[in-house]
Amino acid sequence: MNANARDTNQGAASDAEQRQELTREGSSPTFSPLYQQIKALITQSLQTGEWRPGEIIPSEIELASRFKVSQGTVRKAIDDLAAENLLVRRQGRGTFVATHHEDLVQFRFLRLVPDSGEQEHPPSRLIECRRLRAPAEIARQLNLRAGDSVILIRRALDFSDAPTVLDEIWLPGVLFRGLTAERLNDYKGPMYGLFETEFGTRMIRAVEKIRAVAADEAIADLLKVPVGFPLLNVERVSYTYGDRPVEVRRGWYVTTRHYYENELS
Amino acid sequence: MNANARDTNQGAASDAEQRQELTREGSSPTFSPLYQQIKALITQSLQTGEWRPGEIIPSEIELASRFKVSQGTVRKAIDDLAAENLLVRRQGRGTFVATHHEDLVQFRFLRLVPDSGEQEHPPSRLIECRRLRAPAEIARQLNLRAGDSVILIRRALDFSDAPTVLDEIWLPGVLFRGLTAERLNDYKGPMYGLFETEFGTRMIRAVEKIRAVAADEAIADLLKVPVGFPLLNVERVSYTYGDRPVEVRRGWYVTTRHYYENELS
DNA sequence: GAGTGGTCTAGACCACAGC
DNA sequence: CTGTGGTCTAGACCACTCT
Repeated sequence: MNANARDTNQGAASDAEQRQELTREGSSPTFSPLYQQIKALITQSLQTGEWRPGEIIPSEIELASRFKVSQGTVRKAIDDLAAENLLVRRQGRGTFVATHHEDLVQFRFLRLVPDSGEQEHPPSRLIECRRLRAPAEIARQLNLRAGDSVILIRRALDFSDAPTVLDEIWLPGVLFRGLTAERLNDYKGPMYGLFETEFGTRMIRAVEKIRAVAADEAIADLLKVPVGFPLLNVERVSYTYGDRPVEVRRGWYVTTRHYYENELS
Repeated sequence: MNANARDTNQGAASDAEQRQELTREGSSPTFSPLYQQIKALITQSLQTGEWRPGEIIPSEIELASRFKVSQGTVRKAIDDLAAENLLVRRQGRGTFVATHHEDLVQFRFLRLVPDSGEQEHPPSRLIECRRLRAPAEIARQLNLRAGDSVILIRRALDFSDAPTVLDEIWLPGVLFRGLTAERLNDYKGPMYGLFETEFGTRMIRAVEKIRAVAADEAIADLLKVPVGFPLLNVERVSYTYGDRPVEVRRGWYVTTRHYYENELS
């Protein structure tokens, strides 16, 4: 439904368009529930930036009248989007666009936990940040052409002053034009917060492939462990709206005083 | 609410009891929504075995009249339980109790994936199965007293004929009375299926702590890798109804041709 | 008190599976 | 055709937050 290129139009005018696209029940072949269509419309407004991370979105009643459906249908759409962590409901206050400027969200994407004690925000130490042509493997994972411009960031995370994580972060050059070492160093807060606020790219979900590997010389040196030391190797691909891959991240974790936590449910 | 010891009573008689326990809205302090109370009642029926894994549960309309609430309220309760993977909805057929005798469920608990190709069901090779007194650490994790009877199972999983996983599985002796090497060997199907069918203990969720470690001599021998080889070490605690821990599992994975897959969302 | 999300109800109709 | 879950509506009332 409604795969038009709507770009940046928003407000009452575009709502009228949207309304006309809605197909009610009863059109049996290729049937799509109303609330799914509402979900798509809301997602579009998130994607185009009509409502930005951290901001409040219109109330259920307002959205219901805008889309010409009942409040219950809007409610179901929002429930789904909240379950997908795109929106956050706050009783008595309203519904907000999820943002990476929040502890809970950050720890969804940083699963390394100290053996004893609570989660912490390890300081990030930048090693390098430069543009280059995408190697074939990275290009494939980011859905780019080999040779397209990409940005490579290398950094270390120091938990309790001990280097614990080494990250190699690959980003599409086009989306992150203007990202420099200074911008990274000056920014206070989580990197995904920077990406969402300064570059309009929000990471929604990610898939990680985890292995145990032996430290090679370069990595051992940076992590201050012996060559051959067992490390957790985490390869992450992150996706934004529409399941478009926008980050490849390769991490090496020292797991002597930390562990990677995962819940199966 | 309703923390009575109901044990095995079921049917119309117990429903009457249940009904009387329900508190409607408006009792402001310690307010609990009706659908939460319905959730708890349904969970009880799962726990006591009124409806067993794989079986169909009564229709929404039937449950609504049994609990004297509207169908919508039952629906919300079931929606929640389905989201928690305790129930499975099948349109046009009914709602069923989730079971481990299903591929999809099994792969929720086995996250090791071959580099190329689809998920497979690796054959399990039993190494030993014996009863002993719980070491302090295991007792703590299983909420037992040190010295209580526990069962220790050790086994290997052979992916494509190469030993890939070594597991050390600790279970409370009381719950798994009668579990022997023969029972394990004779049983066709997933181990959690055996546990749920033969011992009435259903694993609902689990938490894993993952590290990279070097293979010691004993493990290296069994996995046919050199001593010191980097392995994924996975420590799992599994929980049944009421978040009671009922299994500790320590695994060592060879990740040269497989990886542990995890989705962050 | 006003506004928001959260709960609960009753009823209508649709899509799907199985007889 | 019947019964199941799935969608949608309209309306009432409650709990929470902020002014």
